[in-house]
Amino acid sequence: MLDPKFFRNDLKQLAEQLRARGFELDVDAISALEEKRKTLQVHCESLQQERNASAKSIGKAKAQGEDIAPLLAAVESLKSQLQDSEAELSGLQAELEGILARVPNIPHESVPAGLKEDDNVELARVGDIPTFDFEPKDHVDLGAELGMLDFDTASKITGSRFSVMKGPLATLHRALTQFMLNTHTLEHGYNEVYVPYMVNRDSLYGTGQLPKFEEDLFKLTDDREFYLIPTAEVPVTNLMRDEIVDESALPLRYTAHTPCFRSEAGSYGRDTRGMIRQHQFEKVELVQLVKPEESDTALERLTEHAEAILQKLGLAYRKMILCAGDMGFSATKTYDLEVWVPSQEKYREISSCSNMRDFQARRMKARYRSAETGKPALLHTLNGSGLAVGRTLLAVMENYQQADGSIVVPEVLRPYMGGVEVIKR
RNA sequence: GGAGGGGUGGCUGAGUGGUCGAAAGCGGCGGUCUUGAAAACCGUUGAGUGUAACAGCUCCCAGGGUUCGAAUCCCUGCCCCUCCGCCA
Repeated sequence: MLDPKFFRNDLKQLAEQLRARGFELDVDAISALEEKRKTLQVHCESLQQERNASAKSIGKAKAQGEDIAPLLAAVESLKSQLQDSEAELSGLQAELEGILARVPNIPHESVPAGLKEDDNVELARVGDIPTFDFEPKDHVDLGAELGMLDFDTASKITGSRFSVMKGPLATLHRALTQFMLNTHTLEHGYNEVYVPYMVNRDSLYGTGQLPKFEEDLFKLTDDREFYLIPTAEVPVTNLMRDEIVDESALPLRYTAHTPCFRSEAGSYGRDTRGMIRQHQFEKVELVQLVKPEESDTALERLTEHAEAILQKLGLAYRKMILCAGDMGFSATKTYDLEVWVPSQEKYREISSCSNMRDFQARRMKARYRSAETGKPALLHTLNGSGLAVGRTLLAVMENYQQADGSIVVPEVLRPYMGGVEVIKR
């Protein structure tokens, strides 16, 4: 949620900024509603004032044993008038709120212009792309030949876009998770948390998945209306919903390993082969809650923390900055990390690191108490994948494959693999 | 699953249908004292909206209702606690 003041004062300028990301703000509708809201609210409040004053004087008169009948008669019509105005006002506010809750965040001034993926800008390439003296296979074939990765059985058990892993490959998958968590907690100063995998609507509203992106989510059908989390960002950032933390506790850095569930409703034909795009995948998430003046540098650090994983694993990657139009709803600025995938001869997204500034914090009333002023102020929230485990597994398999179809276990993972150095049949 | 008790400011916790945005304590902030600190004492201290600043308005879990007037009474929901049963 953007600062409501933007909608009252600089509506034209705001519309300009949002157009940069391909969002058309309905300036006329909003300003008309806003105008109505203002006059109605003033009217409503003066009626309330009248009611409060007369109720008070009736109370006084009664306490002194006076006859209150004439006073009651005088306020007779007030009640229904007030009820009508309040009903109209709350209807109007709901309408306005419905519009504003669907307005995305404003791009940071350092974000490149553009509306499509092609307009994203490459900032750096890190690591050497591996060369093979044989035709490298993709992870689907590698996994199938090892007898450790099976999509057909998964679709029997559940349906398409799920996977079954077995034996050392399942262990490698777990090893990656442990390695990531240990790196972030022991070397990068994150606090590990365990959180629910189902959340309520308020939490999803807080991080911005609702009300606009319901179709991307798996919703439970019983009367509690819980949703499966699409990312740990939701439960972890919501740790601070409706909280006021002391400034001295900042910055807060959390990491969590969770499964993520996405319906992928809008991407039926894309990446149907393999582990790139699944309904269920594991991710180690990084979340930071910081003072406003620190969020720009916090995004740089957080992105480095994600990069460190790729570097330690010896995977080649590139760092992209997303153009205004390719960013997520809540983000002001996003770096994507893309890992080299040999079978596709392409870099593919493996991490997305964003600064939301106060956009989510305002929705969820996540605040800190300033030591200087003693007043509560909105936090800035950031998050990033550190990393998507399924995609990392795929990258390790393909980049570390050998001519005989075996897979060398990266040095840093061996302690988590009981010393196994090569995964083979 | 059964029975009961609760949700009040940053925290703990009082609150009679009317001068209650709300006692008290803790914590925070300012001060006195002190070389400095602690202790003690004095003062101050909810969030939002609005205003040039006041005023005004909203908020005592959420949503409805009763009433001239609701933190207080009624209904529904959510959450927490205690006891019994069941259970990994």
